[in-house]
Amino acid sequence: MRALPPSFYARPTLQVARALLGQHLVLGEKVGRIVETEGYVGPHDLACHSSKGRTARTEVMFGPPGRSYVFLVYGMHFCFNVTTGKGAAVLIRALEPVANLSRRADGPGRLTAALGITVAHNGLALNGPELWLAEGTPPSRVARGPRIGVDYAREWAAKPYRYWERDNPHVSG
DNA sequence: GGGACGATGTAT
DNA sequence: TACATCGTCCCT
Repeated sequence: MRALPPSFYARPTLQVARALLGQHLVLGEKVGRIVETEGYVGPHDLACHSSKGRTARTEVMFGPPGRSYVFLVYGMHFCFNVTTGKGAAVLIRALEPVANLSRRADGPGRLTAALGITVAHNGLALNGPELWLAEGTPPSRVARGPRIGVDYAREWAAKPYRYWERDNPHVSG
């Protein structure tokens, strides 16, 4: 397996969200193929956490692209994101099992539970020895639509920033 | 100090 | 459709 180069992440967020489909997410011996993503494009995006300002939590999104942004949502579930710089990130929503995944990984919370990702992985560069992204296999057909669970974000809720591999059974919802 | 609110998932 | 459960944000 070959790691994605730093240049992969230094592109417009929606382009990265689309390009992440089919790539492999690796944590130790566990590997999943990304089949669903969502772009959170920056501080002007009312669905993006950075729209609340640059805080301790959102700081990693303002750092270099290609890092991990992990946060706790609803007091129970972790969400895993890939940063793209300038306050933006891509949420990884679902994986297709490739190796050593014994639990389903369709959905942001299930995905982190299946791999064992926690807030301890926040801020890590994604070419590290334990947690990294590898070249996978391109998606067959790509669909896009509105993001999930961001109805509070007014006109930003309807924007088609969610991408998935069409007809893949491991896509959430 | 305290209250409202989640980028969710499961049970009812 | 109800609700578990807690960090973050802002003081409405």
